Amino acid sequence: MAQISLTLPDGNARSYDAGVTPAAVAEDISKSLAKKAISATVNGKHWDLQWPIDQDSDIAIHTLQDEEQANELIRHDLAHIMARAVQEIWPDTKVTIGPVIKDGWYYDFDRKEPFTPEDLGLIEKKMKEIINKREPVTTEVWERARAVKHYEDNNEPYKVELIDAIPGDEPLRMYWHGDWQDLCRGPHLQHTGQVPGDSFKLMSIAGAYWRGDSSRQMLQRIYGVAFQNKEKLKAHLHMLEEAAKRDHRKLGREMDLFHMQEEAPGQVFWHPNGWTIYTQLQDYMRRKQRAGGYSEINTPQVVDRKLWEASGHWDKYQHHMFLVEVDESRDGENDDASAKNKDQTRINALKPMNCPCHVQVFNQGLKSYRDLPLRLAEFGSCARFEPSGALHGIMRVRGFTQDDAHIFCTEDQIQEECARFIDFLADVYKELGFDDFEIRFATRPEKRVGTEESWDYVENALENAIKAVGRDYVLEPGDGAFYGPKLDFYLTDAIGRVWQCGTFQVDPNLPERLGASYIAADGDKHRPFMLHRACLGSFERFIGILIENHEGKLPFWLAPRQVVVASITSEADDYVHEVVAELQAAGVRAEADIRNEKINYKVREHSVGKVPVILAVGHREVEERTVSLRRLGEKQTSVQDLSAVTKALGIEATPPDLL
RNA sequence: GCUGCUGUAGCUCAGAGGUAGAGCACUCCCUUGGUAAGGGAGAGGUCGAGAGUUCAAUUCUCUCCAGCAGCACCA
Repeated sequence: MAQISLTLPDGNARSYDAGVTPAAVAEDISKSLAKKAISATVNGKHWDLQWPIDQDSDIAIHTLQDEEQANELIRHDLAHIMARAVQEIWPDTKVTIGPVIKDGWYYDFDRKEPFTPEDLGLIEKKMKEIINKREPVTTEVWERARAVKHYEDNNEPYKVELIDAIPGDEPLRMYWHGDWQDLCRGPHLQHTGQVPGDSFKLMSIAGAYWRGDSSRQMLQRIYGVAFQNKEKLKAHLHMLEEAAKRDHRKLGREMDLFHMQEEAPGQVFWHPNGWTIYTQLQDYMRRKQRAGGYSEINTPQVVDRKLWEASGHWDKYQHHMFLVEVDESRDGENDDASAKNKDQTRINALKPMNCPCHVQVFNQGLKSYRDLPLRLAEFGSCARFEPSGALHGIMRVRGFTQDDAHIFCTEDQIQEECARFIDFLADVYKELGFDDFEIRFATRPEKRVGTEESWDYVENALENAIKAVGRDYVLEPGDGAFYGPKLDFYLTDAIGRVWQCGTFQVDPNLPERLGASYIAADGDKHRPFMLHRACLGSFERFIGILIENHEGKLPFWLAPRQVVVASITSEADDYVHEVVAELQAAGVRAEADIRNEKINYKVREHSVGKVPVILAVGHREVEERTVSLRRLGEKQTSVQDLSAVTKALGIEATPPDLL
């Protein structure tokens, strides 16, 4: 038999018969390793201990200590174990797929009866029994026809469909632990007992479409999380609790920022506190955009369908638009809505986006090449009839305002405008507390309009722009819009979640459809390009992100109530008002709290309310004209002169662009 | 939109076929207290909406609305 040489991570090579398995190699190294081993990496590929090796290779044997491999195998085998547990408890359940995902796995089942939260406990218990049986995992490669027949005989139609979808030349690997069988490419643990039985948890039940297709069967999905050990599971569950504390819906209520109610689903009722954040942010963006060479405009909300038909949105997005039927015969005088005259009814749509209106502004009057690039910005209030299931607090809403702008320019201005925008956006993100962001560059999709030359040119322009400002990007081939490539900008929040906020899209299509043109230097009419761009996306969503990122403890300049001045004794009330007045004169949003409560009570309440600074004043402060300053999240206080504090807080309250 | 769950006081939640309860918040009184809840009293609810079953429905059934989780969607 031919010999092969296997090189271990320490550089030592050993010689084996071809076809040796990692299990045998581990056994050869040491008995204890053989017992602890869970899998191997062979020439960079994750390898089952039972799979033969035919050629000279680098090999590393893994144990539960190797986090990446351990997590994958534990989660993977738990998916199978859970599927078996479910089928043992409810034998009529059909199995489908169960992949490993971040932090755990899921498995989709087809069963008539819905799973209940109590069922999760039952399943978990059964899973632990299976783990304790320590049954060996075995796999075999089967012929396709045999596997299909097997699943047909066992009434598992989803598996048959899966096999049909696997390319013909790939071997089908069958998996067993005990008598229970599944289709799976592996690799796997040696036996079920290698799964740490105390470091997984079933989390939730949810619906999911078969193969992700909303026209197909709805299955029941069970999610689980699993880790190498109990401590890591605990840490994960703790992290989930921490994330829940940041929920903007909860903080929005606690901080009295906004509310929503069923008469206006997906739309925000902003309260004074929340609207303060909103207007601060909007004022900030307005100043930045003005400085950045944009002209601010404002366009109508209710626009005749003709414009949407012309722009192409009617065809594609009609069902996602709020429509308004207007009976022109009423002419504002006839209050009887039932008297609607069909012939004179016009259909309007609430604008779901601003771009067609911006082209209308561009189209007024003749434009010269000297007017370009023309940067039109609007805090555009849009309405989209989002599917009910998509709504989520103020993050995904039906009524929102974008920090939108469209740049009309010539082809050879695209690169410059793109570079300019990236710098602009980087500056804004930095000032808003997000030092870093990722650029994803989406290029031409399969279905597209325009010539190859023009795609080449525009894609190059974007790529050169990114390079010109010295940034990296992630390429997303084929993800561009049908009319042009785009850049999306992602920022990472304090707990590692990634949010797409900014965007930059090149669009030669809409100017064409809506007949935009300018007179070029040659005296002829030309089509401008249109660049769609936004930094924050929508104010609603971005404020949601800010709230969650800061856990409600917003930067001072954005905090709705920046300072509360609290009296310790009612004899200090007059002084409290004096302090508040001075702070307000210095541009600080300050409030008085002279309620008949102890200072402990006031401190607690305003801490819970995320007020960044509490100034407490009692007899001493009144006499010395000082304040006792306490910052949110800190325990210690410091007594300082009123004038010094007023000055310092006045500076702190200044938006970053005005410092 | 789909699957499942939920909807009771401002908030968080308990409850039961015979028209409701707690804690916090709120109002008033006592207390003037030095940095995360001082004490007492009071007020507050067509139990998401509509229909059905029943002598009787907030409780059971159905429909609708909204919310939550996930899926699908996200110009």
